[in-house]
Amino acid sequence: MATKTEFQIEKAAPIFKVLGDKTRLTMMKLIENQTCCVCEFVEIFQMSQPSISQHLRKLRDVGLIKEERKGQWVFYSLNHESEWFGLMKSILEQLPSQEDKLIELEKNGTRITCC
Amino acid sequence: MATKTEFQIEKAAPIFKVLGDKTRLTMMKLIENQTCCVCEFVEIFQMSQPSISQHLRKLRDVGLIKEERKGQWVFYSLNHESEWFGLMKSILEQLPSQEDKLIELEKNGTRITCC
DNA sequence: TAACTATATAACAATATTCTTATATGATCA
DNA sequence: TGATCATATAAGAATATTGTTATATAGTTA
Repeated sequence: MATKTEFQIEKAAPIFKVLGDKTRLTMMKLIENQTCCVCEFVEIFQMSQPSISQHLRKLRDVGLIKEERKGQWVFYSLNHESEWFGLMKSILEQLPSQEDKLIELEKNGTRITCC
Repeated sequence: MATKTEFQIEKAAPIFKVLGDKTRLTMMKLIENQTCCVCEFVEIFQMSQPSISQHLRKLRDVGLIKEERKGQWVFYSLNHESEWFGLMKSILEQLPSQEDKLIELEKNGTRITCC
């Protein structure tokens, strides 16, 4: 029994670790209720495309998000099947909306390229 | 307003970062409903005393825990005044109890030294 | 006061993380 | 098919984190 509980804490810690980065936490909040593609993240965070890909990979590696390819684009969204989904939602609820970042993209016309 | 929300995510990420470590996350669960002193953590985690102190410092630096000196001993507990306390409780609720680790200490008689 | 116990801090080596540049993969379009 | 666009991966430099040993601080006790 002791082994079981240890195992669970050992599984939880890496989840918090990936969330412990401003960029990745903002990504999670952005896709809380919608889907975003890689190019949007690149625009929003003003970071290089490889850097964005690597952040997304870390979120995906722990199962927090899932990807879906649509033509040339890859769209990311919360993984509702993750065992951490419930906890994740309760955390995201307590963070401020990041919608303004998407709205700004629309103003710039940058979001239209792929969506 | 955009600035404000960014600021809040920027404040939340370091919280998850300190929680993103197995030792520190277990520490938080251990003191969820009680107080522990440094020497107990040293026993429980079988780590060096400086290493334990450094982990506790990180938790304290972000305000998640508070310390209270009682004679030679320093006792750590959750900081109920932290703005993250509510979120923290809801996270800890979803993690398995680590009481067994304290019970084991009592069996070994190791807990009696300071408590 | 001196010796002892508990804890904190400093310095450093080992390791991990993050970003960058270069390149590979995969889809679309002319 | 070749060119182009979107994304992923690889490799390496810069930086951050973690644990260790040595030492400092603070309280207790003889």
